[in-house]
Amino acid sequence: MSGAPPTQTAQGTKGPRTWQGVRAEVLRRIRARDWPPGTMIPNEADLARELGCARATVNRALRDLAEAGVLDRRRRAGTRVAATPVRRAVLQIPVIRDEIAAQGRDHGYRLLSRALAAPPAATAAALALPEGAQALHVRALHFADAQPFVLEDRWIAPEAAPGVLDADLARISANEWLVRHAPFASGTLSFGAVTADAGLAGLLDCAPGTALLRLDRTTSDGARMVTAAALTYHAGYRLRTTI
Amino acid sequence: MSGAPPTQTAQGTKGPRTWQGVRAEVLRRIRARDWPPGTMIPNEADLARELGCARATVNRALRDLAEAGVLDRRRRAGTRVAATPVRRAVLQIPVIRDEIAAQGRDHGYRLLSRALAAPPAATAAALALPEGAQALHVRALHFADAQPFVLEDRWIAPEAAPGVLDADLARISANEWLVRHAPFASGTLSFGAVTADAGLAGLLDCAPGTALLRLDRTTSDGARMVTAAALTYHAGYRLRTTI
DNA sequence: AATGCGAATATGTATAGACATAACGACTAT
DNA sequence: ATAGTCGTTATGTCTATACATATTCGCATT
Repeated sequence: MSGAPPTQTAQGTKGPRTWQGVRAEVLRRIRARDWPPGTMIPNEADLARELGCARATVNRALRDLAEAGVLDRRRRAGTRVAATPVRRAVLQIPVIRDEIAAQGRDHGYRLLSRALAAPPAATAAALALPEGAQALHVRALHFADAQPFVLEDRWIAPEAAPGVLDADLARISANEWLVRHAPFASGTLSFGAVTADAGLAGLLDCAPGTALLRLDRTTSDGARMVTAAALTYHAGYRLRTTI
Repeated sequence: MSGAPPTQTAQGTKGPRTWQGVRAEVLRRIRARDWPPGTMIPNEADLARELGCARATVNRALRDLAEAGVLDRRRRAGTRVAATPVRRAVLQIPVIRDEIAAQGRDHGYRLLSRALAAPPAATAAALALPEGAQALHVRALHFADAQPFVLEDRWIAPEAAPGVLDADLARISANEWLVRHAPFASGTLSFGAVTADAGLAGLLDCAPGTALLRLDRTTSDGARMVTAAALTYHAGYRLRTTI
């Protein structure tokens, strides 16, 4: 339910004086419609008194539920059950090699092309590059047990990733190099579907016209844009998560 | 950076004695490669002493970074910078009506079919229905400003959603009815791409063969499976998030 | 060497108390 | 009426302290 699976335990297994217990009790009341959507719930101090625990414990529980989108909290205004429950699902975005290894399959990798070039306008804008500036363009294919898994098409701003021009991207994927050398960047992510043209179909070993999942990602190190990548997955690939 | 946008503030704007300040400082050291991936970082007590704050404050900051996938924490073993950074992206899954309204467009809705029937084997399994049991099958189309937005194809287990058989699903979408009457359920979510066949193309107003994003969702109220839904979005739809 | 056990240790969590901060609402001055 | 002020209130956060719990490590025993 929360955005933090690591702290998640089976609901109700914890005593009521733990924050997980308080969370379970509040969630129970919401699901039992004691507190229907839109309702104001008692304030932290009252709940703490009622449940026989400290206010900080109630705060921890309610904060967790608010992060999950179950509650709306505002200072002074109090806490209410979300009327329009925008649920939050946490996607795990692993390094491609790790994702494949986690399935118990062998990761293979082939660099298709590597060149300095002026990116298309949309990419240049995404990387905040000046007019006519060049960037490193890398195309590579990742394999799982010799089957094509995902096509990586990436532009990298060289000044924002010092050393990348000297990296041996035939041996280590740009995905992995960046993770090691510019870790923990922030950015945007978007999903869509694309139709395989002849080129894509050949690379990903599917029929032309097949629908493929595509993930576009931009990455910034907090100050500068580092890279913009398009990942096109093999036919049938599904991205899974729990809510 | 973290999985909890609500608690997010501009990094570095908070003083160093707040948990956000501690988080910013730790993140700075990681990005500056003072603490490269895999490194053990000082324990909470030492960090608290160094930064001049209480251990609880450091704990709050490090817990947040662990939830974001930046740190790995284990009791007794200590805290280390994640070697293989599995980043967590938070997807916001709004009610369809709200998603369209948030774009400033008008939400339209048309019920295509509604019938009690025995679901296909895969769906029956997903809903944990006994052999041959019937479920409510609803197909409906959502519009944004009269343009087809998403096709909702849903099976609902009637015993798990009391009252649904009497609901006027021509007026209120099953999506919304469920949100109101069985709120805050948990479940699974998966994304994929599908090719528009003639039927889909007609409904979603695109050419046959177009690649479409599809979201499959199962929902449980904690005890029983309530519904399994497939949402097929219009051509060009993109699901966006930040990381 | 392998095994089992207990001590040490880092994180996880609960608590009481305090102050910070945002925002609602009433009251006041224009 | 309207705008500004200020007290009240609920959440947000920090602190110090204590105890819980999971692991790891070293030591002793087999």
